[in-house]
Amino acid sequence: MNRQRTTITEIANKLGVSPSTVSRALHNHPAISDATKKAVLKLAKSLNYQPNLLALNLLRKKTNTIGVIVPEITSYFFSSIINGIQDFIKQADYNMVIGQSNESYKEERSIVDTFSSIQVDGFLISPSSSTKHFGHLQTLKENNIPLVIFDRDCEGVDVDKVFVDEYNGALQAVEYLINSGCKKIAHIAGPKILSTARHRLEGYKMALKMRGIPVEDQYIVKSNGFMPKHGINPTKKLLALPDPPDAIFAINDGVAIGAMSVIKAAGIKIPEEISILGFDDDPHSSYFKPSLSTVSQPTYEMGMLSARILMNRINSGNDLTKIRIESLYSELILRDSSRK
Amino acid sequence: MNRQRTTITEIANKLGVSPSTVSRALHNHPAISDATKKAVLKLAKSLNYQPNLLALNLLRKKTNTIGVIVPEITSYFFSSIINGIQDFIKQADYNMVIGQSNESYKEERSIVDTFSSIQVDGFLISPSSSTKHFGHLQTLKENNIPLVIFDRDCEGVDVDKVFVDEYNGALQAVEYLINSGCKKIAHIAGPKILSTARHRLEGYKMALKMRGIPVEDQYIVKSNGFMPKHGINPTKKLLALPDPPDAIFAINDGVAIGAMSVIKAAGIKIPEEISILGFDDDPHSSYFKPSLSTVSQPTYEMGMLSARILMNRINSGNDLTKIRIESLYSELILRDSSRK
DNA sequence: TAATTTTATGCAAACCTTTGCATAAGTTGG
DNA sequence: CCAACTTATGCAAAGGTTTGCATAAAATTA
Repeated sequence: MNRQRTTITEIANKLGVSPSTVSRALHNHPAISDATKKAVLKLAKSLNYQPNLLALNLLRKKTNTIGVIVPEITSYFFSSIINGIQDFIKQADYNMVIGQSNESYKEERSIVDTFSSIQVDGFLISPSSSTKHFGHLQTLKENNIPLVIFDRDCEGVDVDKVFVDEYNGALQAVEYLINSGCKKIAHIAGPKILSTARHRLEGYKMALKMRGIPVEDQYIVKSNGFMPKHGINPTKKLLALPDPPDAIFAINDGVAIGAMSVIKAAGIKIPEEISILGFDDDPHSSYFKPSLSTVSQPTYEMGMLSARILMNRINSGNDLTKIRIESLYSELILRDSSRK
Repeated sequence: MNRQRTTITEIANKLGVSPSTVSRALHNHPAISDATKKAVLKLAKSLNYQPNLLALNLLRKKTNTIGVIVPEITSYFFSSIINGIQDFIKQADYNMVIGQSNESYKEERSIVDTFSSIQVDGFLISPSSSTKHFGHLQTLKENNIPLVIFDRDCEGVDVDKVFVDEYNGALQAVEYLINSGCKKIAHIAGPKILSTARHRLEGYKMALKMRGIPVEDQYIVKSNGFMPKHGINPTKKLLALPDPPDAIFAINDGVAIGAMSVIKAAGIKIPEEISILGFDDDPHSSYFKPSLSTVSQPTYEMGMLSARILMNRINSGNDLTKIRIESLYSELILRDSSRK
């Protein structure tokens, strides 16, 4: 019952020719007679022949497949990066396999191993927030398997990297808050282990310093994630301060939305009493009431650029003396959750 | 410079044994002496040997990989289905490749071809909204490649299918609106070609009929997509009616959110003057003001179940006389956008 | 017509791994 | 000490495809 996939040998046997002839006919080799070519193409079509890439890839030692590893796939942030990657590699006839580390170092390691086994031609990795050791990435480098790290940095791993300049994004955002008259600006920070969270925090601090505003520990609280629910407790903590802030710069839009819900529930007016600023420009953010001011990151472009750099590596000698570190610009998007 | 991946033959040569011995040593075959086994394992580890699955898969005619095709990946709806799939197949040591059709029939076809070529063991497909011909799916069936269709139906393709009972979900939702006192209930419908949109529309109509409320064409308007922006125009159309509705049942949460923004901008009170009900229970929905009432779909479970059924097919004879059609329950989630 | 060139096809190796069968060496029992 | 058995290893085929080289047949030239 189990009908096998049609193979070249099968076509060859049915036509009484050799597999080589069939292969050449299918690839328009000049040394094949028109009659044979025609017969082969016809039979191939009627049997719905599809080349077995497993065999070809084994022969070529190349799979035209890249491995993409992200912390999670359900956020718009990462899924739109993936869109950028896909649109770039599609035109080069590449495929990708996607792995989710779920912010777990162990899973990340295991996905790297799996993808290595299926012989991907290269990796595009945004490391998990619990990844502190980079042995698995170093191994890729040692084995000369192209790797591009994006969005989140791994210091000490010398490979191509693509980031967004989040430091300046945060700096400009907080500067804007200061210019609009806010004096007590709080920050809901992300996990310190993430370079992105650190850079946003640094940008926040620098903006304050530049204006001579003291950086106060009470105004820096930590969130344990990036969803609205993770913004709840940090915000409650801020509101409970003897001198609560008049602006909150949140690590991302999800957390900002959680913050807004707490603030509105407390009967505090946004932005009159407290300005809110997010990060990432989630597509939902403009539909909240008030609509959320935020810093937009070029996610799609980051995916495109990372893929482009990886493909370059794959198609060149992978000369690791020339490492590219790219930084993309973010953009401040002003809506109604921040004062003018 | 290009260091090759370590192979079994390489290890064999370095140790002066045959590849077979190395293979057996690595797999703990009983007929290998402890000394050899130890030496092989040690060298394999130090060379960071990773089996070449390409070769193995070619031999086994099995890749332990399934192909998943969804219309898009950026929505929470599909990405959480993918999560369910991944969590199920992970424990069976399977991988997946993900393709996005972007609601394009042509892309869908091409992804099916690509995935067939890389010899996936089975398919999990939620067809694009422009897929009217199912030849590519029939071909899979004819070639005896296991296929499970989920979320969106393809009538006439007799394979395993997993859906959510959206008809009853919609029915209950609209019944609730009626019970809460709404008399003029509108529906922002999705593209008719989608079984899911049709079923929701039918559920809406049936609920009205069951209560003797006439189904009026003016209250059924069409949206061109599932994002907030796609809810704008349909809602404006409804508000411009001589007798505007007192409730809107939207095809999904995205559209409902767009609807809410139009209604609030018009100074109309939700839910006092107009109740709003969505579909899908997007994680953002509870954070809107008012929080959005909606119908929750068990997306993660749908992914899990689809994967489970597919794996069963793959690991059994794929007896197509026993087709499974599964239907999962949705759940009405009441929040503040609908009257009590 | 014989020699040469052109045209069309086949053979076999390679890619890497697993596994049934064969075989060599070593061990046991009579 | 030889037969029978055990233990450890090797050989070769298989999986599907491509491609350099060889070769057979056909066409051209002298």
